[in-house]
Parts: sequence; structure tokens; C-alpha cells
Amino acid sequence: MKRPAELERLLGYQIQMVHLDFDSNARDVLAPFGLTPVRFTALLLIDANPGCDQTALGRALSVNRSSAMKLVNGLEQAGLVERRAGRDLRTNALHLTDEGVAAIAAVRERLTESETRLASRLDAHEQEVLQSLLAKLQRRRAARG
Amino acid sequence: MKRPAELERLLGYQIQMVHLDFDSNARDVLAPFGLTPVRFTALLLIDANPGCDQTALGRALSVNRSSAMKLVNGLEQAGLVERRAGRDLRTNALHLTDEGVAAIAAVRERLTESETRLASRLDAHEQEVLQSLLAKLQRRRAARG
DNA sequence: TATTGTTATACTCTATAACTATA
DNA sequence: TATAGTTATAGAGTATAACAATA
Repeated sequence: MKRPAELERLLGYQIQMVHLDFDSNARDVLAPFGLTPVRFTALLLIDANPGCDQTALGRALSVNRSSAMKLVNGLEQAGLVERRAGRDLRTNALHLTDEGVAAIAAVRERLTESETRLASRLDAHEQEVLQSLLAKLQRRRAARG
Repeated sequence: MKRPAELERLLGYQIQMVHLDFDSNARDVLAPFGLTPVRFTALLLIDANPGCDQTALGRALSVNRSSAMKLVNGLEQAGLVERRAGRDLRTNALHLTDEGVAAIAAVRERLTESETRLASRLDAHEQEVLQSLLAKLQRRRAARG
């Protein structure tokens, strides 16, 4: 299949293609641990913000309360996260279990290693430049629902 | 919510965040035309490869035959694509209708314009560097299904 | 009144498996 | 035997809307 030249010029298309590579790679690495990119990101967010509530977690992940609910259900059933009493009677305080902490540690090395392999098409300097350009390109996303 | 430092260092995470911006922007632009990023990409691919069959299209989009089927059904019902007789009696030859050609033209300007706005956080030189780094980072994806 | 969690429900996208008709 | 299209079905993932408890 010939690629339309127009596509190649669209920055969003290039980003999508690269994202596809990295995302499917991450899914392969995370799957044996029962994790997905979103679930793993949730673990890291809870780790960095112990005691946060579900709505805040959902906002950080750009999903609504209902979806955050399902996400936390899954992580709780997997024994990685627990709901404790929150700052008032409406809210849950989310915390990693020991298993959750262990899961992050177990995944970390494999994920970094496979990303290093993917990024190896660029030399060290190029990787640095890419990181900084991507950081500059980012904006804070608006929260939903 | 505090962002975990570990996430910021993962290239895949940075790419995902940037992709999220561009993807949701593209969805907003395409929605009034009844299109999504995948559907629009399909139109451009058929435009660049008139007479291609569904399986090849699916391969280029990294979806299987069944999903390509549904995709083409939608585009056909929207009057943008038509199935003609293919090179043998098993295959369909996909072609854009006049409406399909018009849809691409209508979308093109708005999409490029909104991407320009998103990319404007980088100057011209930085955009060029980013494009070339992303192109270099890409690999051809394996086909599925 | 507003917010948090929750539940029920539905929609979209994609995959798998099996069928058919061709090759 | 293998391939293209098709169909039925199921599974993620997410959204909307409404409800209860609490603020």
C-alpha cells in the first residue's frame, strides 16, 4: 500500500504511528502482569499521590468518575490497590497494597528495557532532543466529567 | 495530582500524552464530517491506492479483515466509498466516490490549520527536527489478521 | 445545591471463529 | 488448501444518566 504524501506531512499522523509502536509494545510487556498502560499509569499516580480519591485519579487519566470506578475495581480485585476511609464520608482514599508496590517494581525494569530497545533507532543526543521537544509540545489537558 | 517522575522519563508516556492532544483535536475537527481519524486515514489510503481490496486496507490500518469490513461498510453507507468488481470474484475494489473526494478536500484545510495551531508551541526549526526524529523512530508495523 | 461514589445501560471499536465462494 | 469477504458473537473501554449519601 502506498502511503499518501499528505499523511506523512501531518504531525499528528507521525505521532500516531510512533504511539502505536510504543503502545503495543507496552501492552505486550504489561499483559503478563495483568496490566494495561492505563492501569499501570494509575498505579504510578496512586504511588505518587497516596490517599487520592477516585475522581482526582480519573481526572489525571482523562476519564470520568464512572470509568475511574471500574478501573479501581479492577485494581482492587487484583489486590494491587485498596480503598481506605477518605477525608470525608463520601470519598475513598486510594493506596497501593504491598502487592501493588511490588508490581510496579517488577514491571519497571522490563518496561524501561523494552523502551530503550525501541528508542535505539535514535542516538543518545537525538533521544534527548526528542524528549525535550515532546515536553515542550505538551499542554495540560482539560478535565472531563 | 503530582506526576510521578518515573512517568516523565518514559518516552512512551511523553508520546502518549502528545498523541492524546493531537488525537482529541483531530476527533473534534473530523466529527462534524462524520469522520474519525481511522476513517479519514482510510479515505486517504483509498485515494492513494484506488482499487485496493479490504484486506490490504485493513493491513495498512493494522486491523483485521472483519474490522476492515465494518469500516468500509460505514464509509459506503456514508456515500464516501464504493465497492466495485475486483481483480477476481472474491475481492472488492475500493474507490472513492465524488463525495469522498470532496470530503477529503473539505477536511484537509481545517485539519492542517488546527494542527498548525497545536504545533505552534514549537518554532519552524523545532517542528522540522521533531518530524524527522519521529520519522526515524518509526518502524513498519507487522500485519494482523 | 454541589460533590463522591455507585449502578445500570448503551455505544464504539476490535477480535475470534466459523461459513461461503472463489482461487 | 488457501484466500477474500462475510456474519455472528463476545470482550474491552468508555460514556451518559440517574440515585444515595454526604457536604
